[in-house]
Amino acid sequence: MGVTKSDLFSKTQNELAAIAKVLAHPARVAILQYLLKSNTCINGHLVEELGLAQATISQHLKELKNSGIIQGTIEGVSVSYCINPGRWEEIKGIFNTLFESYPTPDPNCGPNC
Amino acid sequence: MGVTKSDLFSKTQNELAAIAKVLAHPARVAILQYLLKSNTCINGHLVEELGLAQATISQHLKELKNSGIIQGTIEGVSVSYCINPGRWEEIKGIFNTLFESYPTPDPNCGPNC
DNA sequence: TTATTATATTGCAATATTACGATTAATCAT
DNA sequence: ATGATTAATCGTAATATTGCAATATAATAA
Repeated sequence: MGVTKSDLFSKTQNELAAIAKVLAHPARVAILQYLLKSNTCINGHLVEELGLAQATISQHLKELKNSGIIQGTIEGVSVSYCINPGRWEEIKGIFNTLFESYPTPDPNCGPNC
Repeated sequence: MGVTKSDLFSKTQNELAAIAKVLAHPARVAILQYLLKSNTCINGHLVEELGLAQATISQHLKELKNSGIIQGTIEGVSVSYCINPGRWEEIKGIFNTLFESYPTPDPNCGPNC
């Protein structure tokens, strides 16, 4: 079918999957990494930087914005995007919760550990 | 088009996006959470637990296995799946690297911080 | 061997995603 | 107002994903 049966899953599971989906495209990862380095960016810079069409970048920015990871403010004729610190921490926490719920293997531990 | 231009992006970016894509479905998140709780599971249990068809669960397990996050061993007539500890740490590290590269806001800091 | 049980694979329909050209909207400079 | 610049939206084509019934495969039991 191509439609996810989200009613079968918990809110947390759907939320985590939704955030992961936003990160599930290299262009959006690239945009975030660019933002992490440069603090801000505008659509036009990303078009040059990434080599995708203007409309495509705009679409990816929209998805990042919808998820709350980034925010944009009108800066004259262009729009300046930056990371949303609060949401960033939130998402970091969501992933941490998942990854921390599995015990890190202790290399000093014997076979009975 | 519907095809991702992966040649435009770095190996790291494509890798992170690929892992995120595996986590980008609530059924796969649910399977991982089930494994985190129970240590092992078999297809049949998940079919009951999640309410998806056997073929569908099998497909999700295949994707998780392909990404290396889980591994399956034949246990008589069924297959016992568990988390791959090494790969888990690896993936945890990849996400941590991303999330740690943005400074956590310090609440003790004034407006000029 | 023949059932039985459990999982994987195949084939297909429905839906989602990706990418981009064309158009629209909004701001600024003249 | 007019033109230039930038970004968002629309429409569309190509491809990917999701879900399941049906079938195939593999291991064990009788």
